[in-house]
Amino acid sequence: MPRPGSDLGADDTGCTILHVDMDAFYASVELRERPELKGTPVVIGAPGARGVVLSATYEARRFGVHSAMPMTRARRLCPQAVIIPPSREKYAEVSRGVMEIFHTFTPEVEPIASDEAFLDVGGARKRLGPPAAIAAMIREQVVREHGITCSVGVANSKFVAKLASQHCKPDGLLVVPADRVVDFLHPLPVGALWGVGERTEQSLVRLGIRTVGDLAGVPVATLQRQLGQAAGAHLAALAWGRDERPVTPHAPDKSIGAEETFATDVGDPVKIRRELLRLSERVAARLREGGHVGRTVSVKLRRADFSTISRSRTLREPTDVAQTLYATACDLYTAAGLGRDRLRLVGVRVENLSPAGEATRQLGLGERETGWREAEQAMDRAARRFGRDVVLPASLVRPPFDGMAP
DNA sequence: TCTGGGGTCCTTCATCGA
DNA sequence: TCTGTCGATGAAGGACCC
Repeated sequence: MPRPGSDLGADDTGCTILHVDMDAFYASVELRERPELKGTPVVIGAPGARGVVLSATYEARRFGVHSAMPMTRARRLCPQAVIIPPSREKYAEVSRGVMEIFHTFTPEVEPIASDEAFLDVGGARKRLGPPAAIAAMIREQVVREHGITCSVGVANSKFVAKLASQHCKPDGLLVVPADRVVDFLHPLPVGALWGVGERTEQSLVRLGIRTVGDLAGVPVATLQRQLGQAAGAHLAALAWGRDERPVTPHAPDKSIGAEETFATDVGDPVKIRRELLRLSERVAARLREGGHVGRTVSVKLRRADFSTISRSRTLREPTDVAQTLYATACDLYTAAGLGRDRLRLVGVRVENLSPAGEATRQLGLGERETGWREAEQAMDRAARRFGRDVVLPASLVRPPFDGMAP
């Protein structure tokens, strides 16, 4: 098997899919500004009580710290780590720059997160050379222009390219030749497969399936019985390296939502409704910004014990109006019958999206336009000009001092 | 130990109309 | 007219990803 960093000579015939993944992305961006922290454990995450780790340097990972871990635990595992609160705007800016680099190599770029993307470089061969050479150029350009490293997997399918980039991290490049895919896959633990999380891995291990090779030897019907029709068939195909999914540059949004965890659990329905309003405003603004309207409104309510319920309703007309989202979200919250149950998180999401331009607004007989959309569009304009939160619903305005009604 | 926020996709169950 | 079936759709929940 080719070794990371030493495989430029490997046979990349037919391997037109690249998976590019930034190494410890948020942490690397922060370290550009604080080079004195290079080589030390650094953790990116909200320092408050209820945060999780968003990114950690490889030095911090050596202590067992990893992303999505509660910050309290990360601090216990690595008390000497420097904690840096996240600056999402900064990361988004670097992400845009990196994606622009990808687009100079091929238009076939499918971003899957702010720090990773699939590229199909099949059409760039004549102009730029073989895929492995293109991967090397991308890595070099990202370091030169942004001062951060990335790892690239090169293969004949998306999921093998992704596994390859994980395999050669950090700062590596790995080509998996088409005729070596099975050799590469079968020794890997089954949890390495995309789509096998903690739960699925547990149920596979109960069946004695520990590696991808074990998985490949199990009849599809058995996997489908255990994991469901779709997941069973999908994993059986992946175990033999079969993955026909193309790189799709312009996948339309399917839903837009916002959620918030309270600093401390909240049981007061008035406060919960106020949060639903804030979230509805945020979601509606994003719908309008993206030119979407949506028909299905759902709320997510997580109790103090972490049990989560969701309720949804499909409207007669799609909307991008916060007041409509808010009214629906409140109805759903009330209908859930939680009374004064303490909640740690509430969320509002809109699904069934369609382009705003295609939506037809049908007024019922005798119904009059409420004018909320126009009011909210005016709020959008004010926000663009003077900043967010310059215009707010009265109930979201903080009182000037304690005890004063808003 | 104590679990963010933004998403996608899948499964199961209920309902409704043909 | 009644009953059973089937597909579409909606709702709820769960697993997973970064």
